Amino acid sequence: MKRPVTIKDVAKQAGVSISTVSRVINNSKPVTDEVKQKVLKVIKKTGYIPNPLARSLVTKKSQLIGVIVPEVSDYIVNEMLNGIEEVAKMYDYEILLANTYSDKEQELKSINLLRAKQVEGILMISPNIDKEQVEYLNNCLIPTTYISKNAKEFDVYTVSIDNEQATYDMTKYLINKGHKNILFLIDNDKEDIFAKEKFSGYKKALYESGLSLDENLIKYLTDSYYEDGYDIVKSILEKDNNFDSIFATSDELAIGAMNACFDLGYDVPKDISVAGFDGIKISRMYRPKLTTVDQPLYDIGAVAIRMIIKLINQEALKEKRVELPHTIKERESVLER
Amino acid sequence: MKRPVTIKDVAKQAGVSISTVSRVINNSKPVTDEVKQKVLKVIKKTGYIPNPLARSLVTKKSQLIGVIVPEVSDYIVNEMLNGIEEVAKMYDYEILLANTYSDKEQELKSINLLRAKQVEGILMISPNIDKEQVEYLNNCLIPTTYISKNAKEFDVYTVSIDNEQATYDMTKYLINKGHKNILFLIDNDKEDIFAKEKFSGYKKALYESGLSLDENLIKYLTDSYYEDGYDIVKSILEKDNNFDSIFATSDELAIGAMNACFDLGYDVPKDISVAGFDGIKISRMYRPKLTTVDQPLYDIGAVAIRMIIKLINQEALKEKRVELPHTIKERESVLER
DNA sequence: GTGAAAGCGCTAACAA
DNA sequence: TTGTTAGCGCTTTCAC
Repeated sequence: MKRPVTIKDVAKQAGVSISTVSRVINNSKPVTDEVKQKVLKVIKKTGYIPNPLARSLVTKKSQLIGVIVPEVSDYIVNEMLNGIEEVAKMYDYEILLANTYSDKEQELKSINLLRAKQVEGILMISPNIDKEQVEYLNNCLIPTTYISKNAKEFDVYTVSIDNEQATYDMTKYLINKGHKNILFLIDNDKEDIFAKEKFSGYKKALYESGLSLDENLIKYLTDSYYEDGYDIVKSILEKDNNFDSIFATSDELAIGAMNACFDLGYDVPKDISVAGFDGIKISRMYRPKLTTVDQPLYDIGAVAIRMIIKLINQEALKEKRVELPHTIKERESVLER
Repeated sequence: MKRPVTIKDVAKQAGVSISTVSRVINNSKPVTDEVKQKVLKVIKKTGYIPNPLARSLVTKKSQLIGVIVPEVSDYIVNEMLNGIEEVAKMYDYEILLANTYSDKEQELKSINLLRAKQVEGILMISPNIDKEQVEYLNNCLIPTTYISKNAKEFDVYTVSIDNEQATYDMTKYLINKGHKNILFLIDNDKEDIFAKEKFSGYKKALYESGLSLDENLIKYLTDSYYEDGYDIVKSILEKDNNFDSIFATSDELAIGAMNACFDLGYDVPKDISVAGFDGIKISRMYRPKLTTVDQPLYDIGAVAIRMIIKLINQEALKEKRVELPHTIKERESVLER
C-alpha cells in the first residue's frame, strides 16, 4: 500500500510552507492568487486528499453523526434512513450506524461507541426511550435528537407526527365509511404515552360520532411485526367476529391482520375493512392496497438530522418538538359499508 | 462542552507515564499488576475513553469499513446489511454507509469519500459494476469485495449464489408441477452475464424436460421494482395469455406480476402460478405467500464483510469467489397443474 | 501574505 | 518493567 500524499508533500512540491497549503485547502486566510494556483495545481497532480483524522484531531470536529437504530432492516427505520442520509450528505456529514435490536444495554454500548468515534451528534431511533438513557445522553453533552414513540414524555429534541390527530382522522374516516365496530390494534403497551395518544384519538372520534366504546375491541400488542397482527386477529376471528373493520396502528400489523382474515375465509375489504398506519412501501405492494395513515418517514428522518446539524452549529431552534403533517391514503382495503 | 479526559489526565492522576497507560489499555506490553490496577481504577473513575482518531492517526488503522450501496432502503440490500453489521461489530469494525442510487458518478464520489475517511476496506454493493470502477478501486490498493450481478466478469473478490443453478432449480420445479409455458421475467439487460446465467439455467431445465423454448416468453427488464413487474405482465395479459405460470427473477418483480394478474381478473395460483427469486421478507407477507428461490441474503453480507476483514488482516483467502447455497422455498403461489 | 512552531491524543521505538 | 521522545497529518497562533 503506497503511502498517501500528505500536506507536507504538497508543500514541498509547491515550494511553500504547510501552513500555506492548509490555508488554500480551507480558504481560511487570504493567499496570493499566484501561490494559490500553484498549490492547487500540485494538489490536483498528486491527488492529495486531506486526512480528516488529523484534521479532526485538532479541530475536534469529526463530521460524523451517529445514528442509533433498532434494526437497519426495519421498514420504517429504513425509509427514514433515506432522508437522514440525504440531508447528512448535503451538509458534508457522514453517518455512523449502530444496530441495537432494541436492546437497552446495546443502546448504551452504542452510545459509548459512537462517542468514542467522536461523533458530533447522535440521532437516537428507538421504539421507546427511558429516563436513564436520556439522562446519560444529556450528560454526554452531545447534541441528540430522538425519534421514538414516547419521546414526548421527555424534554428532548424530537420529531414525529401528531399521533392522536392521525388516529382520530383514520377512525373518523372509518366511521364515515359506515363502520361502527372497529377492532383497534395498538402497537404498544397500554401505559405508553404513544398508546394513550392513539387510544385517545380513537375514543374521541367514536364519541364525536355518538358511538360507544367497546373495550373488547381494543388490543394492545407489545410487538408489531406482521406475525403479531396475524396471531391476534386469527385468535379473535376463531372465537367470534364482532367487528366490521380493523384499524391497526402499524402497516405490518395491518398486513398480518389481513392475512389472518384471508386464511379464515374472510375477504378484505368485502367482509372486513382494514386500515393501517405508517405508509411503508409494502402497503402499496400488497393486494388489496392498504388504506393507511401516511407518515412522512423520509421527512421525519431528514428533519431530525437537520436539527442535529443545527444543534451542532449552535444555531437557534424554534422548538424542541417538531410535528410533521400526516395524510390519510385512501386505497383499497376499506370499503363503504 | 467539557473537555474529554485524555491519556495524559489518566497518567497524571495515576502517577505513571502516558506510555504505561497506553500499555494497559492496549495490553501491548507487560505491566506490573499493581500499576495496572491503579491505572484501571483511574480510567474507571474518570470515564476515560481512548480517542480512536488519535490512535488511528498513528496506527493508520481506522477500524472503519466503507459499504457502498445503491439504496439503504432496497429490500435486498437491507437484509444483507444485517449480516454486514453483525460481523463488522464482531470484529470491532464500524460501518460507514454511502448511498449512491446506482449512479456511477456518485459511486466514484463515494469511493473517494470513504477513502478520505480512511476506511480500511470497501464493500461495493452495486447492481452492475464496470471496468473503470474496478480498476479505480484496484488502484486505491484498498481491500474490496463486490456484491454485484456481474462481478463474475471481473477478477475480483465477490460472493453470490449460483444463479444459473438456482434458476435451473426453480424452472425444473415449475416444470415438475406441470407447467409448460413459463413466462420468464429477467431483471437485467440481455447482454449482462447475470441475465445470461439465468437464461441459461432456464433453458437447460426446459431442454432437459423436452420442452421447447418460446422466445416470446422471455422478457428482459432493466428495472426490477414491483411496478416494472406489474407493467409488463399487465401489458402482456391484455393482449393474450399464452402462459400458465410466471417465473420472475426478483421477488419484487414477482409481486408486481401477481398484482397485475389480480387486477386483470386472474387468480394466483389457480389460474396462473408465480415464482420469485430472492426470498425477501415481503415474499412471506404477501398473500398468496410467494414460492421463491431463497438467497441467503444475511449470509452473503456476512461473508462479504468477513472477506474484507481477512483481506485487511492479510489472512489467506481460499478463493476469490464464494458461492453460497440457495434453496427453493415452496409456498403458496405455485400450484400443481 | 507567509512561515515557523506548537500541539491535538495517541503509539511505538528507544533508553534506562 | 517503565519513562522519554518522536511523530502521525493537520490547524492555528504568533511572528515577520
